[in-house]
Amino acid sequence: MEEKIDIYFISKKAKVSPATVSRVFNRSELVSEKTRKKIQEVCEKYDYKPSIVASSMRTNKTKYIGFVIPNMTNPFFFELLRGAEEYASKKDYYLVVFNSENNYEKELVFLDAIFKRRIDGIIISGIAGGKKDNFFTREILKKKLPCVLVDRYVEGLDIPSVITNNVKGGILAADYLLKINNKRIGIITFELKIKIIKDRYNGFKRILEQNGLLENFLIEIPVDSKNILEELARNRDKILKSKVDAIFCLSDFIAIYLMEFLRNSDIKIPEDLSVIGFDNITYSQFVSPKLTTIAQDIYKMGNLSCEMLLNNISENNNKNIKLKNKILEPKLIIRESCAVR
Amino acid sequence: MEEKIDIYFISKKAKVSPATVSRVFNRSELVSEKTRKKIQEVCEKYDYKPSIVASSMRTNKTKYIGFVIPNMTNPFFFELLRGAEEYASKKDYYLVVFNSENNYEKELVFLDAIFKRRIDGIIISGIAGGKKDNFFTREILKKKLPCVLVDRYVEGLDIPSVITNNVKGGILAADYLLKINNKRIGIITFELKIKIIKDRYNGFKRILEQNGLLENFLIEIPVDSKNILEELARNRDKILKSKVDAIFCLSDFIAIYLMEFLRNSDIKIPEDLSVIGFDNITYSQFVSPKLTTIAQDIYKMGNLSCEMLLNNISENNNKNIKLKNKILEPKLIIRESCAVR
DNA sequence: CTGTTAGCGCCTTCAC
DNA sequence: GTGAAGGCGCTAACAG
Repeated sequence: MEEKIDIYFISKKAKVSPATVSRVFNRSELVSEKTRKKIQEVCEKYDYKPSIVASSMRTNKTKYIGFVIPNMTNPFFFELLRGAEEYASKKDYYLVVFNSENNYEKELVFLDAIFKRRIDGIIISGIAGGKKDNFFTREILKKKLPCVLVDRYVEGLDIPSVITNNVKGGILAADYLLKINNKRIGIITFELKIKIIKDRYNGFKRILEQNGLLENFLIEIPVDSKNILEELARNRDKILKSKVDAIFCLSDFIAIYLMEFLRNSDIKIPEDLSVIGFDNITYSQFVSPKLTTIAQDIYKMGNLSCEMLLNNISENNNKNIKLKNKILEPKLIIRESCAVR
Repeated sequence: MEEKIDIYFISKKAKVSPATVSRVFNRSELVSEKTRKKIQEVCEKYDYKPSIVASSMRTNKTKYIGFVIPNMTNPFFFELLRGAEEYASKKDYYLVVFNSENNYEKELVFLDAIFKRRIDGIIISGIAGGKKDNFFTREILKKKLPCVLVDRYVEGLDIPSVITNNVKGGILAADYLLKINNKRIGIITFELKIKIIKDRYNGFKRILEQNGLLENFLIEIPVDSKNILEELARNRDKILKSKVDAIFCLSDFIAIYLMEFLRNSDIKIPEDLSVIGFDNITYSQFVSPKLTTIAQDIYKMGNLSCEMLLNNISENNNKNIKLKNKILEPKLIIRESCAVR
């Protein structure tokens, strides 16, 4: 029978108490250099790795952060995840992935898994929410699980979030289109119940309004992110007959599908029709024509969300500092998909 | 002082023993329906969620799987992750993300984190490996941590893997180019030390050889996945002067950068130059011209890798069935980036 | 600076 | 079908 290598084993070999061994890993400043070195040598020799599982029992900290994704098909979320992971792993926290694919049932399962696992906090980059509005976030709040929203926010709920100024993003898009004299406007929308999406829409529309061009707002096509191409095809006539100059897409993901659709329909971008997107995902620069878009700093949003969450987790102990939201600035990226008229 | 809600609390309220409560969650077939219902009601009432952390201590199972990614910039890995997550979460396992960005130091840190966290197994979609070749995998083997490689394999080591037949993929690419009479050939390579990449290369080259066209293998440009565009630019003259008909890229990720580079250099695809890729990532269909490529079923690879890992984890107990590798078939996807000459 | 001790919340025997 | 009890590996509190 092999002897198990735990903290007692190490403490015996090093001729110290288990508490001292523990201190070496947690509060090593309390241990004299001499004994610390000795203990480290013994640990090395037996390849001892203290169990975080066991320490979680005592400390009530698992060093895990949940990362909830609504749709792993959109690389936008991968970039968000990348930003968060990079910050977390630096601090010895690691991310657990929960991909709901916008499925409410799955979210309920995740909620259960998250609580059972005693995860220290979660970052939410999108939830379906289901019939009961915001059930997910309400549960999180009820249980006082530290939480940060990225690229999402919920009004009236006390959950910090990291977002881009989406209203301003919409404004930038509209301003630009008008400036280059694209005045017959269409828009492809999706999930307008999501506030950040609605904000883009509102910002955009506001500019048309201010310029008395609301009657030039000719088509508005809602799309479901699962069957974008089909829904565009269903609206083919509407799009072709509208004779719009430009179409604003509420995300690059959708813009790229729209470009594909237009190409298949022999409509030339930007000669026949300008397209402008939102997000600036990596691939927007690779489609052709290169997509003009409103950029968010996606990586930074992910990174910041994790930073905020970890700050909250540690501040929870001396509940003093109030969480703040972070709002990043959007930026117009002019590439090739919009024409001056 | 709030009473803590643990298994004892529930057992008292339900007037049963803690053992019975535990059984309801784990081996509920051993509990009579009547007591089970009663216990469930009490759990519901107090919103009790048994701690997986505590159960991990007893069972030595954390229900976590590590997912090691070499590069979160390539959406290929997101698709792999998606496939694995989907399988895992169905079985109440969850994935912990370790993104090394091909950094050997980070991998060492991860190795430590993985062992300390007593994660049940890991899926590796790529590692740097560092100076000591395969240090990472050797450590994993030494500690007998269940492990599966996806889109990677290591010869001579007893680690199961899920891959596509990459040699065959290379063959398909070469066959196709020759068939459409593209006979002056170039290739953009990267990380040839990775076996699956080298296999693609070898399969491709073998066909040229068999057709006595090896002297038509005109340029071979190695590229570092971090600065693809710059490295292509550095080789601009070489590419332009070679007058090749077609370039084979060992991944779509690279092919897309190459297309971008060629576009910037006013070389028309496919009229002046055919491009063929490998992987069939989502965006290959959105670039224009649409990329002709050798497809791997990425999602399925991720899914399968997780299935294999979980099978191994449970079979470990009654160490009987030997792990097998899975080799999926590649498929030529003809789109628009290769011209008949 | 170091040691002793008592749990953290659960599950697995082993009884009954 | 159910209960009693010990222990998984660690750390916090207290004592020295």
